[in-house]
Amino acid sequence: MISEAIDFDKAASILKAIAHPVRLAILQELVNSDSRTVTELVHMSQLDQPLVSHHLAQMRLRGLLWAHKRGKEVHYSLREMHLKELLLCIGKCSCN
Amino acid sequence: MISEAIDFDKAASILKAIAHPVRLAILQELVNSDSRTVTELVHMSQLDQPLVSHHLAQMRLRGLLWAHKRGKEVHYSLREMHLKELLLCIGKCSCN
DNA sequence: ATAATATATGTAAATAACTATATATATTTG
DNA sequence: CAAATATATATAGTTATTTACATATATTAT
Repeated sequence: MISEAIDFDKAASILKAIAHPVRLAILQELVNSDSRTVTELVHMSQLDQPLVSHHLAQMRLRGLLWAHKRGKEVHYSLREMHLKELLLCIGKCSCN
Repeated sequence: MISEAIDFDKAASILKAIAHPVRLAILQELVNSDSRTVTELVHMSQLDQPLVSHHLAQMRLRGLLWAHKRGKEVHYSLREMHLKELLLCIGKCSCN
Protein backbone atom coordinates (compact mmCIF):
# COMPACT_ATOMS: atom_id res chain seq x y z
CA MET A 1 0.00 0.00 0.00
CA ILE A 2 2.98 2.29 0.40
CA SER A 3 3.17 2.99 -3.31
CA GLU A 4 -0.50 4.06 -3.36
CA ALA A 5 -0.25 6.85 -0.80
CA ILE A 6 -0.20 10.36 -2.20
CA ASP A 7 2.50 12.73 -1.01
CA PHE A 8 0.16 15.60 -0.21
CA ASP A 9 2.95 18.12 0.24
CA LYS A 10 4.39 17.40 -3.15
CA ALA A 11 0.99 17.26 -4.80
CA ALA A 12 0.02 20.58 -3.21
CA SER A 13 3.25 22.13 -4.38
CA ILE A 14 2.53 21.07 -7.96
CA LEU A 15 -1.04 22.31 -7.77
CA LYS A 16 0.04 25.66 -6.36
CA ALA A 17 2.45 26.00 -9.24
CA ILE A 18 -0.34 25.65 -11.78
CA ALA A 19 -3.29 27.22 -9.93
CA HIS A 20 -3.22 30.47 -11.86
CA PRO A 21 -5.08 31.41 -15.05
CA VAL A 22 -1.97 32.53 -16.90
CA ARG A 23 -0.05 29.41 -15.98
CA LEU A 24 -2.90 27.20 -17.09
CA ALA A 25 -3.04 29.05 -20.39
CA ILE A 26 0.70 28.55 -20.82
CA LEU A 27 0.43 24.86 -19.99
CA GLN A 28 -2.43 24.43 -22.41
CA GLU A 29 -0.34 26.08 -25.09
CA LEU A 30 2.51 23.69 -24.36
CA VAL A 31 0.18 20.71 -24.43
CA ASN A 32 -0.90 21.77 -27.91
CA SER A 33 2.49 22.60 -29.31
CA ASP A 34 5.38 20.64 -27.79
CA SER A 35 7.39 23.77 -27.07
CA ARG A 36 7.24 27.55 -27.09
CA THR A 37 9.71 30.37 -26.64
CA VAL A 38 9.25 33.07 -24.02
CA THR A 39 8.55 35.60 -26.73
CA GLU A 40 5.78 33.46 -28.17
CA LEU A 41 4.23 33.07 -24.74
CA VAL A 42 4.52 36.80 -24.10
CA HIS A 43 2.59 37.49 -27.30
CA MET A 44 0.02 34.87 -26.48
CA SER A 45 -0.58 36.12 -22.94
CA GLN A 46 -0.30 39.84 -23.62
CA LEU A 47 1.72 40.20 -20.43
CA ASP A 48 5.08 41.82 -19.76
CA GLN A 49 8.06 39.60 -20.48
CA PRO A 50 9.47 39.60 -16.93
CA LEU A 51 6.12 38.46 -15.60
CA VAL A 52 5.91 35.60 -18.10
CA SER A 53 9.51 34.63 -17.30
CA HIS A 54 8.62 34.60 -13.63
CA HIS A 55 5.65 32.29 -14.13
CA LEU A 56 7.78 30.02 -16.28
CA ALA A 57 10.57 29.98 -13.71
CA GLN A 58 8.16 28.98 -10.96
CA MET A 59 6.85 26.07 -12.97
CA ARG A 60 10.35 25.06 -13.99
CA LEU A 61 11.61 25.18 -10.41
CA ARG A 62 8.80 22.91 -9.32
CA GLY A 63 9.75 20.41 -11.96
CA LEU A 64 6.88 20.93 -14.37
CA LEU A 65 8.72 22.41 -17.33
CA TRP A 66 11.92 21.96 -19.25
CA ALA A 67 13.85 24.99 -20.42
CA HIS A 68 16.01 24.40 -23.43
CA LYS A 69 18.25 27.18 -24.63
CA ARG A 70 18.90 27.50 -28.34
CA GLY A 71 20.71 30.64 -29.38
CA LYS A 72 19.05 33.67 -27.89
CA GLU A 73 15.81 31.85 -27.33
CA VAL A 74 14.71 29.58 -24.54
CA HIS A 75 12.22 26.92 -25.50
CA TYR A 76 9.92 25.71 -22.76
CA SER A 77 8.13 22.39 -22.82
CA LEU A 78 6.19 20.09 -20.53
CA ARG A 79 8.49 17.91 -18.51
CA GLU A 80 6.10 15.02 -18.41
CA MET A 81 2.95 14.00 -20.14
CA HIS A 82 1.04 13.28 -16.96
CA LEU A 83 0.46 17.03 -16.96
CA LYS A 84 -1.48 16.70 -20.18
CA GLU A 85 -3.86 14.29 -18.52
CA LEU A 86 -4.10 16.56 -15.52
CA LEU A 87 -5.09 19.47 -17.74
CA LEU A 88 -7.81 17.33 -19.30
CA CYS A 89 -9.07 16.34 -15.87
CA ILE A 90 -9.13 19.95 -14.74
CA GLY A 91 -11.10 20.83 -17.82
CA LYS A 92 -13.73 18.28 -16.88
CA CYS A 93 -13.92 19.44 -13.28
CA SER A 94 -14.32 23.07 -14.17
CA CYS A 95 -17.04 22.80 -16.76
CA ASN A 96 -20.03 22.18 -14.53
CA MET B 1 -14.78 24.09 -30.51
CA ILE B 2 -16.44 26.39 -27.97
CA SER B 3 -17.28 23.53 -25.66
CA GLU B 4 -13.63 22.37 -25.62
CA ALA B 5 -12.08 25.59 -24.34
CA ILE B 6 -11.10 25.58 -20.69
CA ASP B 7 -12.23 28.44 -18.51
CA PHE B 8 -8.84 29.15 -17.00
CA ASP B 9 -10.20 31.47 -14.33
CA LYS B 10 -12.63 28.91 -13.07
CA ALA B 11 -10.11 26.09 -13.29
CA ALA B 12 -7.54 28.16 -11.40
CA SER B 13 -10.09 28.94 -8.74
CA ILE B 14 -10.78 25.25 -8.21
CA LEU B 15 -7.10 24.39 -8.15
CA LYS B 16 -6.39 27.13 -5.63
CA ALA B 17 -9.10 25.74 -3.42
CA ILE B 18 -7.42 22.33 -3.31
CA ALA B 19 -3.73 23.25 -3.58
CA HIS B 20 -2.95 22.66 0.06
CA PRO B 21 -1.74 19.49 1.81
CA VAL B 22 -4.50 19.51 4.40
CA ARG B 23 -7.22 20.04 1.83
CA LEU B 24 -5.87 17.24 -0.32
CA ALA B 25 -5.83 14.95 2.71
CA ILE B 26 -9.43 15.89 3.47
CA LEU B 27 -10.47 15.30 -0.13
CA GLN B 28 -8.71 11.95 -0.20
CA GLU B 29 -10.55 11.02 2.98
CA LEU B 30 -13.85 11.97 1.38
CA VAL B 31 -13.02 10.03 -1.76
CA ASN B 32 -12.50 6.96 0.42
CA SER B 33 -15.47 7.37 2.67
CA ASP B 34 -18.42 9.17 1.10
CA SER B 35 -18.75 11.60 3.99
CA ARG B 36 -17.07 12.75 7.18
CA THR B 37 -18.00 15.03 10.06
CA VAL B 38 -15.87 17.98 11.07
CA THR B 39 -14.85 16.20 14.25
CA GLU B 40 -13.64 13.18 12.31
CA LEU B 41 -11.60 15.40 10.02
CA VAL B 42 -10.18 17.30 12.99
CA HIS B 43 -8.98 14.02 14.48
CA MET B 44 -7.57 12.88 11.18
CA SER B 45 -5.70 16.09 10.49
CA GLN B 46 -4.57 16.86 14.06
CA LEU B 47 -5.45 20.51 13.48
CA ASP B 48 -7.58 22.91 15.48
CA GLN B 49 -11.28 22.71 14.72
CA PRO B 50 -11.66 26.32 13.51
CA LEU B 51 -8.87 25.79 11.03
CA VAL B 52 -10.45 22.64 9.66
CA SER B 53 -13.82 24.38 9.46
CA HIS B 54 -12.18 27.18 7.54
CA HIS B 55 -10.62 24.83 5.00
CA LEU B 56 -13.95 23.07 4.61
CA ALA B 57 -15.78 26.35 4.17
CA GLN B 58 -13.40 27.45 1.44
CA MET B 59 -13.90 24.26 -0.50
CA ARG B 60 -17.64 24.41 0.04
CA LEU B 61 -17.81 28.02 -1.13
CA ARG B 62 -15.99 27.12 -4.32
CA GLY B 63 -18.50 24.41 -5.00
CA LEU B 64 -16.33 21.39 -4.27
CA LEU B 65 -18.09 20.05 -1.18
CA TRP B 66 -21.56 19.49 0.16
CA ALA B 67 -22.31 20.23 3.79
CA HIS B 68 -25.18 18.27 5.24
CA LYS B 69 -26.35 19.00 8.75
CA ARG B 70 -27.65 16.17 10.87
CA GLY B 71 -28.20 16.99 14.51
CA LYS B 72 -25.17 18.64 15.97
CA GLU B 73 -22.93 17.28 13.29
CA VAL B 74 -22.20 18.51 9.81
CA HIS B 75 -21.33 15.85 7.29
CA TYR B 76 -19.14 16.91 4.40
CA SER B 77 -18.92 15.09 1.11
CA LEU B 78 -17.59 15.54 -2.41
CA ARG B 79 -20.00 17.45 -4.56
CA GLU B 80 -19.03 15.69 -7.73
CA MET B 81 -17.08 12.65 -8.68
CA HIS B 82 -14.89 14.42 -11.20
CA LEU B 83 -12.89 15.37 -8.16
CA LYS B 84 -12.12 11.74 -7.52
CA GLU B 85 -10.58 11.43 -10.97
CA LEU B 86 -8.70 14.65 -10.41
CA LEU B 87 -7.22 13.29 -7.19
CA LEU B 88 -6.09 10.18 -9.04
CA CYS B 89 -4.50 12.30 -11.73
CA ILE B 90 -2.72 14.42 -9.16
CA GLY B 91 -1.43 11.26 -7.55
CA LYS B 92 0.13 10.19 -10.84
CA CYS B 93 1.66 13.58 -11.50
CA SER B 94 3.24 13.86 -8.07
CA CYS B 95 4.90 10.43 -7.87
CA ASN B 96 7.87 10.98 -10.15
C1' DA C 1 -32.91 26.46 31.94
C1' DT C 2 -28.09 25.00 32.24
C1' DA C 3 -24.35 22.49 30.65
C1' DA C 4 -21.99 20.06 27.17
C1' DT C 5 -20.89 19.23 22.44
C1' DA C 6 -20.31 20.32 17.49
C1' DT C 7 -19.49 23.69 14.36
C1' DA C 8 -19.01 28.43 12.48
C1' DT C 9 -17.51 33.14 12.40
C1' DG C 10 -14.64 37.27 13.21
C1' DT C 11 -10.30 39.50 13.68
C1' DA C 12 -5.70 40.05 13.42
C1' DA C 13 -1.11 38.45 12.55
C1' DA C 14 2.07 35.82 9.68
C1' DT C 15 3.25 34.11 5.38
C1' DA C 16 3.15 33.48 0.56
C1' DA C 17 1.95 34.80 -4.11
C1' DC C 18 1.47 38.24 -7.70
C1' DT C 19 2.76 42.24 -10.30
C1' DA C 20 5.40 46.19 -11.85
C1' DT C 21 9.48 48.27 -12.69
C1' DA C 22 14.26 48.56 -13.27
C1' DT C 23 18.25 46.38 -14.56
C1' DA C 24 21.38 42.58 -15.70
C1' DT C 25 23.12 38.79 -18.68
C1' DA C 26 23.76 36.31 -22.85
C1' DT C 27 23.59 35.90 -27.76
C1' DT C 28 23.57 37.47 -32.31
C1' DT C 29 24.23 41.04 -35.91
C1' DG C 30 26.57 44.76 -38.16
C1' DC D 1 33.22 46.11 -30.26
C1' DA D 2 28.61 48.44 -30.35
C1' DA D 3 23.82 47.75 -30.97
C1' DA D 4 19.87 44.94 -30.90
C1' DT D 5 17.30 41.06 -29.23
C1' DA D 6 15.84 37.45 -25.94
C1' DT D 7 15.58 36.26 -21.44
C1' DA D 8 16.48 36.40 -16.43
C1' DT D 9 16.91 38.46 -11.95
C1' DA D 10 16.26 41.79 -8.15
C1' DT D 11 13.44 44.74 -5.44
C1' DA D 12 9.56 46.39 -3.63
C1' DG D 13 4.66 47.17 -3.29
C1' DT D 14 0.25 44.99 -3.33
C1' DT D 15 -2.87 41.48 -2.63
C1' DA D 16 -4.31 36.89 -1.22
C1' DT D 17 -3.84 32.90 1.71
C1' DT D 18 -2.98 30.64 5.96
C1' DT D 19 -3.03 30.37 10.78
C1' DA D 20 -4.16 31.31 15.62
C1' DC D 21 -7.15 32.70 18.83
C1' DA D 22 -11.35 34.31 20.76
C1' DT D 23 -16.05 34.00 20.58
C1' DA D 24 -20.66 32.96 18.76
C1' DT D 25 -24.43 29.80 17.38
C1' DA D 26 -26.97 25.64 17.30
C1' DT D 27 -28.20 21.20 19.08
C1' DT D 28 -28.70 17.80 22.50
C1' DA D 29 -28.70 16.06 27.23
C1' DT D 30 -29.56 16.70 32.18
